Amino acid sequence: MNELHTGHVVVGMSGGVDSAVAAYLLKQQGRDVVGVFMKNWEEEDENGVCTAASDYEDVKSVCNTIGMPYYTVNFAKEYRDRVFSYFLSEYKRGRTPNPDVLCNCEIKFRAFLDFAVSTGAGALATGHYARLDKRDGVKLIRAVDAGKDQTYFLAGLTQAQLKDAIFPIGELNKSEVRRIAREQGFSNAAKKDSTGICFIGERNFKQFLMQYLPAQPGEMVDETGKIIGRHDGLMYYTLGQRKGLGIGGRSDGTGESWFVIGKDLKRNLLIVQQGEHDELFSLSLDAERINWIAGAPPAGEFACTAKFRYRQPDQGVGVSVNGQGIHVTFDKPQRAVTPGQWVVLYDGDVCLGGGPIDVVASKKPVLFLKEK
RNA sequence: UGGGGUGUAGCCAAGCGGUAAGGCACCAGACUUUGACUCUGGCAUUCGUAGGUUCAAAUCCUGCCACCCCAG
Repeated sequence: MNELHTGHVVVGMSGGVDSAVAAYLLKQQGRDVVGVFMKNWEEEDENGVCTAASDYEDVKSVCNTIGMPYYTVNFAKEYRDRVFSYFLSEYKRGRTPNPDVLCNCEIKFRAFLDFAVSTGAGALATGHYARLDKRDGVKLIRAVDAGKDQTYFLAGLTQAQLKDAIFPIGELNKSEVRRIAREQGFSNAAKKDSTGICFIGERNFKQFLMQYLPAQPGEMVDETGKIIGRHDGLMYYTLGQRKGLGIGGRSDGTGESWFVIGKDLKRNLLIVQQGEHDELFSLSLDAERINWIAGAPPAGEFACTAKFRYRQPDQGVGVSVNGQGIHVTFDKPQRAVTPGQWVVLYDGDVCLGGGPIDVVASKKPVLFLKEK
C-alpha cells in the first residue's frame, strides 16, 4: 500500500451522478478534492444543443453542495488530434473504431492526467465503474456492479496511467450511487445516464459521420454476389447491422431481416445476408497491438475470457501471443466480431488488457470478398 | 383490344360474404459512456377504380383502368 495521500485529488467531473458521488466519497474520506470539468467537443448537436453548458451547471451545483472548488479545462484540440482523427481514419478504412477506449488512453488519462499532475495533484479520480488493486503493481478489476462495469473502456491504460488513479464508486452498485446522490441532494441525482460517444453525446450516427466522411454510394450484394440494393457509403455501416439497410419484402426471400456480413472496399460493395448464418459468425481473431495492463502477457499461451464489445457477456477463449499481438480462438462461434472494436481479456475479475481487432476469421467466409 | 391471369400499407403477403393475419422496411421508446445487436410499441375506417346485388362485400356481378403471360 503506497497510495499517495499527499496533495489534492483532481476529480474528473462530467456533470453526471457517478463522478459527483465519486467526489463526495473522497471528500468524506478527508481528501482534498478539486472538481474539474472537461470540455472536449465544441460543436452543437443536430438540434443546436450543446449539453456541455448544462453539464457544467450540474458540476458547479454539485461541487457547491459538497463544498469543494471546481474548474474547467478544454482539451478539444487534443481530442480532435488524438481521438477524433483516429476515429475518422478508422472509418475510412472500413473499420468500426471505439473512440471511448482511446479517449481514456489519450485524454482522460493522458492530457487530463498531465494537467492534474501539473497542478500538484497526488491522484486523479473519475466516476468509472472499475476497481484497482495496488498491492503489487496495479491491477484493473471489474466493478462490483457487473451490469455497469466499465473496465472494457479502460483496457488500454498502462501501469503509469493507473498508478495514481482512483475509482471511488467501483465498490458500489449504481442504485447505491443514486441513493447517495439523492441523500446528498445533488441536483443531478435523477439525471439520466449519459450515452453516445464520450464528450460528443447522442447523435444520429449516420448523419454525424456524413458531416465528416463524404458519401460514396455503391451496391449491396448478398453472399452469392447477387445485387440486392444500394448503400450510401461503406463507412456508414458496421458488421451485424440490421437497421438502415432498407431491404424489405422480396418475393424471393425468406421474410427474415437482412444483416451486414462484410464490406468489399475495393469494389465498394456492402455484403448483406438474409437471416443470421455462418457468414456472420467467426471462430477466431487477430489483434496486432495489445496493451497488457501488467506490462506483459501472463504467458505465451493461455485460456481466459474476453469481450469483443462493451456489455457483452464474457466469452471463453484461447489466447496465443505473437509479439505485440495475439491470436484469439473462440470456444463458441461469435456473432459479428468487428475489426476496429476492442478485444478485452479477463482473468476472472482481473482485466488483462486488450487492443483493436484487426482480422476476423469467419465461420464461413464469403468467397468473392476483397477486404482491401 | 383473341385468350388467360393479377391488382390488399413502402415491399412481400393472408383473407375468397360478416365487418383488413403475418413478415420485411420504416418510425418511436427502452437498453447503452463506441458502433451495432436486442426488446417493446406504432404503422391500411380500408382492399386499382366506378357502379350494382345484399341486412352486411376486400370477398359476388358489371363497366373502366393498370400490369403480366400465352397466342398473334
